[in-house]
Amino acid sequence: MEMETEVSAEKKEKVVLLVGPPGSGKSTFCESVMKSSHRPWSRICQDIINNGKAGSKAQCLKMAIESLKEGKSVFIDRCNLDREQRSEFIKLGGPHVEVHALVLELSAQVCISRSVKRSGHEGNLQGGRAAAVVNKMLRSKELPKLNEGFSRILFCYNDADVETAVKTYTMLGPMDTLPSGSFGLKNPDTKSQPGIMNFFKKVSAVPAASSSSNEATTPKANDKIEIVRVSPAKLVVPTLAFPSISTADFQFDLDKASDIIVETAEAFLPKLGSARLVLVDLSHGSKILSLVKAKASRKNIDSGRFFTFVGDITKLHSQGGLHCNVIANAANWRLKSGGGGVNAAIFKAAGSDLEAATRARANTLLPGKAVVVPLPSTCPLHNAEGITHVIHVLGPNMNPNRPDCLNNDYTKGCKILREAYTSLFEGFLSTVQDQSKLPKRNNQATVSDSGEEDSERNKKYKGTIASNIKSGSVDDSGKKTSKGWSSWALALHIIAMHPEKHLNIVLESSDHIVVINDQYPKARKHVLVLAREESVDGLEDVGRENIQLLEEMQNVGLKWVQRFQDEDPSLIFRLGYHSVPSMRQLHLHVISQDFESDHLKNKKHWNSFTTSFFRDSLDVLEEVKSQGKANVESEAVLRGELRCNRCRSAHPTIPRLKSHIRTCPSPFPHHLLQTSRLLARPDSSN
DNA sequence: GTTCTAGAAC
DNA sequence: GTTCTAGAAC
Repeated sequence: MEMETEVSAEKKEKVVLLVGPPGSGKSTFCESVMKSSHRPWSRICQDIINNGKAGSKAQCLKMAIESLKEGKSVFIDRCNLDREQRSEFIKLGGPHVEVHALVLELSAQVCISRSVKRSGHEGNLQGGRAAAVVNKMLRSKELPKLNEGFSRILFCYNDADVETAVKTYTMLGPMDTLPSGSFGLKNPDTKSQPGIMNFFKKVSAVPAASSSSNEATTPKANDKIEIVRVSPAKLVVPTLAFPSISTADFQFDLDKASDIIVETAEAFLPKLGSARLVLVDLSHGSKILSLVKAKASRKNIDSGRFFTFVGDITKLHSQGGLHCNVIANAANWRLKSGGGGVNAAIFKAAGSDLEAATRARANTLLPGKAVVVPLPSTCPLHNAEGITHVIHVLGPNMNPNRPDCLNNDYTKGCKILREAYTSLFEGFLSTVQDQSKLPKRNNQATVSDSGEEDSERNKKYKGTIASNIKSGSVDDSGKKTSKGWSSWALALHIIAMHPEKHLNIVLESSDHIVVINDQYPKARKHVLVLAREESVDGLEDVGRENIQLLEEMQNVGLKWVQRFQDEDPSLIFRLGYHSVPSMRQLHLHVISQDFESDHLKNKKHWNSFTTSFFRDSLDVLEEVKSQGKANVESEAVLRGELRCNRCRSAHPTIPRLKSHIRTCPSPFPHHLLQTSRLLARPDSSN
């Protein structure tokens, strides 16, 4: 049992964030190092990333990810002066990537004069403006701290310091590492730099920084509540972390189990693209980890794609720095929490979201089987650790005190354990495919390329063209062309037609409806009830013949509201349809009224849920019953101003609106309250 | 429907 | 310099 790190101890890429205002020498530093370093470096400079022009943070991130994939270390050459700006780059860190900060604390005077010279040269900014920029940036400066996630921070205050730092990084060969920790920090309480005020009096009339520079530097203000937001799953290599199945409480033989783990993993890796499998155990001395590690290396399995890791499976990102998007649970047959070990830990960390989501998929599990449970984006495990799915697995039991004991029958036991890992990896594979497929898979509705399924659809599809023309062809938005629907607009249709092919995202289904989580929820809870009727694509296609369907959709929607409110009675919901849906297949939105979501990004999003464009399910039903069709609002209202859904006040931008609605104390408008279109629990504060 | 990005606004 | 939106591409 060796004590080396469990992640194969090979070379680690570095991400070095340069931290300093314009003119502090960031680019010069990078260039000096890259001139003679033996390590492959990529300098990612926001000022020129866009074909020589300035670009965005997102572009820098993207390029950093690409460079890391190519095995290069990267310099992030942008100001990175506050914690927020740095945070997303820190998330690039992981088992194979270390993140450092190099802080260039040169005097403001030096920075400004260099900056003035440079911008003068380019003829853009005159001196006063460059100075103002530097000043503004220094005002909100927050020095980096180790607890942001850096493994190493180095401070430089003058040219000599910089020179030493250049040497340090130049000498850093591809296989070398630098000691972790914070180095060279001179003056932990960083009041504004001496000299900056005086200098400013000379340079420009920009008002000097108020002396309340403390907000950036008192650690407590910044450290106490930080929600770790994990970068979108797409940026992360799909990774499954799984515990050893059956070897703890179920007392399965370790040697046999490790053989099975290594063999099934080896068989699956080729199917998984670049995705990774990680066997996790809580303790350092774990026998199963060392067995698996030894056997995997004997078989020459790629240790970048299959490796072992010591840590708490519910805290792999926050504590272990390992990005995983899927974790496996060593479940019990009832799929209930409790029992200690991994099962208890995962249920505890995921909260009631996991129980509800599990319940929606299955009530029990047989030995050898696995069930994939998508985690809602509001689940703590999803938010804090980036876990999008939990896969419950049940293995064979050799413990006489537990149900279904196999009495040492290892012929059966091995077969079941093999089956368990196979089901687990297959479940993981389905999440990987689903991620890459949903947005882009083009399930052609254009030409008959094969099979009767298509020709069948073509008939219907001609029908829709006819009705489009009849209704005046209101379709410049790009979702419907004269040829048909764009591929992206078909996703719901495909799921509604074949829910059995999308088991990992379907929450519930019947002959007439399918329920899924909105892939980009616009509120804390946001599910869609899809109609399975082939030719009903939106409200405009609804008629008296669909009344039963609309009623079932309404009832199913209500049931999910109940379920969500059982978990959190403060949630308030509305049920309704978009007047003109963007995606094919009639779908009812069940959406909580907090609109607390990073996916709510623009005016159209907001207005589509909070104006008359959103047609309450009950109103639609009444209209169809009384007049045979539903009224729809014009898309023009989507371009209207941004108004609070409670007090109706107007706001200039989405971010300002969002910060208003977080705290707006007004009750909801009368028409919603009176007609009970708004679904709130009696005790919730409305 | 989302993503990406140029350019306006600050 | 950053933030934010609108519009094109998918």
